[in-house]
Amino acid sequence: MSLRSVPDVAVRRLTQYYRALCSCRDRGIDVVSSQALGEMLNLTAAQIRKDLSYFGGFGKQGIGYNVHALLEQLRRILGVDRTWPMALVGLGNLGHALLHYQGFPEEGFRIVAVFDTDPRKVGTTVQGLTIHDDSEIGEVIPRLGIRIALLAVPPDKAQEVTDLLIRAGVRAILNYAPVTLKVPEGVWVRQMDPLAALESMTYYLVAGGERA
Amino acid sequence: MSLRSVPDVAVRRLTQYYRALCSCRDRGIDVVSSQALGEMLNLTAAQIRKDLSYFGGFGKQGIGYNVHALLEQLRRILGVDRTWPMALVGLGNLGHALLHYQGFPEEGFRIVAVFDTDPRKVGTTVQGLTIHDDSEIGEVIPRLGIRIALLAVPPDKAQEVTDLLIRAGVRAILNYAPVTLKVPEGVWVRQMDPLAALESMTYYLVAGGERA
DNA sequence: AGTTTTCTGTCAACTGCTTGACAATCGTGA
DNA sequence: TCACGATTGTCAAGCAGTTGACAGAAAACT
Repeated sequence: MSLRSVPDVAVRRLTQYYRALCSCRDRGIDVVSSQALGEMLNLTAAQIRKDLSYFGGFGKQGIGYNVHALLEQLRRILGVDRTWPMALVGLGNLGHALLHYQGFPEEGFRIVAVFDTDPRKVGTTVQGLTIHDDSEIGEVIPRLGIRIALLAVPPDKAQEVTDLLIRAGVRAILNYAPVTLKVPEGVWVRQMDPLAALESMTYYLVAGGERA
Repeated sequence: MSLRSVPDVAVRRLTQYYRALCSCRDRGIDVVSSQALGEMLNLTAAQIRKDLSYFGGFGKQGIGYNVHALLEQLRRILGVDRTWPMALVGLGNLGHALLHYQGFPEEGFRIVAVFDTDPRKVGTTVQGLTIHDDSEIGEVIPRLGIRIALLAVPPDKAQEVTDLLIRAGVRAILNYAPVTLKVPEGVWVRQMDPLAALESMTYYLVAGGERA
């Protein structure tokens, strides 16, 4: 079903389609065309039909896509039709914000283990979770069957923690550290770097009038 | 100098080069080859040379790139050789975390105006900044010459606030709301959506062994 | 029942990014 | 001073993703 050869950009767009369809559902829309979806997301209709066709023919000619049915399919394809236990490593400002972020549990992502190295924090409790030392990663992660980690540690610790996580069974890392992680085949990393995002925009602001 | 025709992917990689070079500088490295940079960032050497060549020949044949000189150039190109005043809209959990994020001021991004709609917050002070009501966007933003905004409002308010920001002169938006914003030509948006990032990884976790 | 309209799925053309290859250049050491 | 090893900048080829176009199918309308 989900062969390789689906370009990664298409997979990322799938998440956009998922959001847009949720919005349609909440507004009571039952059927939506690729055209309409495209207008919501600033994409061409052809793009959307192509992306969806990687996974099967979900639409009806002359009609469009059934919002409810397509949502089901996307939930299955993206794997959001289940609960994902996650580990959070690093309990600084950012770590705390992530721990309290409502969006994660709402979509089935649950932080079930928290790690930090600060001896003043280790052993104490946040949100009902005992804070573990990083050295316990190797024991706790496999025990809880965790395959996803949120990485919110200082840049200089990021690679070392990553190695521990991967050895413990983690296969997907949401990396908030401004560092390019080295990971083996089969491990997925997404970078969440607000500064990189800002700097890629200031480039255009400096370029100024020259438009794009 | 910075013509269009530079692909956006290349601009985004420029921010990676900038980080990698900072790291080189901090480790006392004076000269670096495209090969070495590529190994740090998991990119091909040809890719890096091509990207840099969009902006001029910064390297020396047989030698490589002078770390200090290239950093200067990148700072200029990316526009991080100055201070950028920013507006923060939305003071929830996330907004507070952004307000306290050290990384922004360290790289010259300074939050100089804060907006929210909660009447209990408006008029009070955080981090030495008076919280304004969203309705004051049109007055405050032009007065402070702000061209960058951090958007941390609920999804249903995002577009409406965006329209206000743009009318006030904002040209770059770091959007934390899981919503595709409609913006005119010449306005730049970067999406910061941890759920989208997670879901684009769970796709591969579900696909399972099939690798990529 | 037939005609028109709408909209999907897919093919092929197109566009744009990435990569390999190589001449040109620089420093080093004989 | 000359040869050698290293490394850039760039060209052209290759690859991948996007887009336009159209046949086929479904409903709506007449």
